[in-house]
Amino acid sequence: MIWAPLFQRLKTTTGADDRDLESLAALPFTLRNFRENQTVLRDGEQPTECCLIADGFCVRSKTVVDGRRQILSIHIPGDLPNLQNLHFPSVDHDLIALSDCTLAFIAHKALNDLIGERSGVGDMFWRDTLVDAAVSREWIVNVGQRSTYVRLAHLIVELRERLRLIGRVIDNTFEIPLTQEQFGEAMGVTSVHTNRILRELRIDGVLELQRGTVRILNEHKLQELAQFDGRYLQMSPSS
Amino acid sequence: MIWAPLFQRLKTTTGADDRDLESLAALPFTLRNFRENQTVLRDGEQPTECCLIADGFCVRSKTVVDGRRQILSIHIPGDLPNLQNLHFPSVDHDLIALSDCTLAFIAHKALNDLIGERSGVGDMFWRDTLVDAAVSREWIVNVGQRSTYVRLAHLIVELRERLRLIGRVIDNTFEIPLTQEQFGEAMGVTSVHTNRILRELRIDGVLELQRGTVRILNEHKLQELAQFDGRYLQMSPSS
DNA sequence: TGCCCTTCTTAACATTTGTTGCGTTTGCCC
DNA sequence: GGGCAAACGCAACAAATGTTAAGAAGGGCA
Repeated sequence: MIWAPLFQRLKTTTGADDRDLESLAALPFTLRNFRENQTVLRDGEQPTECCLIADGFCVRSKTVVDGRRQILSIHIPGDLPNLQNLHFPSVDHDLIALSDCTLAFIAHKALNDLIGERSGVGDMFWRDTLVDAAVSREWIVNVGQRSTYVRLAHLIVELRERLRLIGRVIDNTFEIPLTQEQFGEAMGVTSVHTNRILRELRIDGVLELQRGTVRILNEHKLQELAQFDGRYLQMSPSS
Repeated sequence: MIWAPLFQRLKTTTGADDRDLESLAALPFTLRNFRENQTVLRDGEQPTECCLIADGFCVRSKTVVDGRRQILSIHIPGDLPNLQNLHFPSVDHDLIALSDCTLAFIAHKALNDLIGERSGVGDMFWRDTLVDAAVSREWIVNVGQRSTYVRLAHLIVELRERLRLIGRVIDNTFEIPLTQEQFGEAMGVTSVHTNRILRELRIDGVLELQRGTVRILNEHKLQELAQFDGRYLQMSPSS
């Protein structure tokens, strides 16, 4: 059931109406598989569908002139990484599959028709893009102000909270299938430096990363380090 | 007429419907003045109104535990910096007046009622928050991947394009009333380093910054440096 | 005018991060 | 099982950026 992670998230962040969700689930979609490193959407493209990540991980990224690449966001099952194309024809970044992925494509027309009928669906989607924006703002803080050591801890806690919501965290262990180079691209540092910082985190007994599997070694130390304030994820309906 | 810059922007980015704009202009609002450095919204607050910047500059910012501050976005007349509170009760950052400011506050209720009546207004606002999100993503790239020298050039070109749209650029000169420390906070570097980079830009004959007034010395050099691709601002309706 | 505060400016030095290079490990495919 | 490519690990050195400190310049106000 491809809708489960999205519905889980929408219910948590917005207390979604069940009939709105049912109407969403009734929409036609096309499943497409992507392989690791395959480009889903290219900068400048004008998609006519929105995609829902049914399985796997994707990232948004931008490449600057000298070839350096910045990862803008990490997307997990249940995410709708190009909802903005309901309003703007072109994507202004790349969307790339990090792992083998299954994506459900839903036509803009079908979505727009549904939004026209049920304004609650439009509100849910608007909220979803607002959370996406809040995550981007937190990333600006992460890259701009936190030391690489803390930055990596914060990034990993953010991902853990989002993965926990869709049931992907077991025994303090979870998958974030990025290479060290890709973690570096998310943090604005090189792979060499990412390696240095990971070593420190391992030696300090905070956490361990092995080929995309994160294991928390000391929850208390991690919390103290990351100083994670998850309000921006809007995971508790009261916020 | 407080609506002019907003309408100018909405027309350019979305080809707004005139009747939607008229209905907006008919909404009741309260004008409030803020002084330089005064906090408009504090992290955690639950505003019941959205604000429109009628005059002056504001910034969103977040402060991390060790006291360092990151500026998340710079807002100019015509911006609606807390539109997201139509959907989420709390702000997750501070909103601070950089200069003496005049803000128009519009009640959420009035806005929501209007959106209920005229879905085009809701669409415009949704689009506006999407552009805001696109700007945040570009800032992640700026802070993460560009050298401080290029980063400052890029930031200034972005602001120039946005200011130009509302008629605030004259003869390659315009106001961005940030101190060097605040420019640093927007770029994730210290004021000392900002000063170093500004000196280089001045010596290289690219641009000059004096107490918040920017003067472009060599447009060609600036363009070549910043490699500014303004598509993310959605200023041409065709994008 | 003179005082005071903020901002700007610069230098010397410390720390972080990037660059280059190379050896090791891992996973995949024949 | 052997070979290959990608990812990991690490060290030496270079470059960018932070820290600290101090003086200069500017603006507001008595």
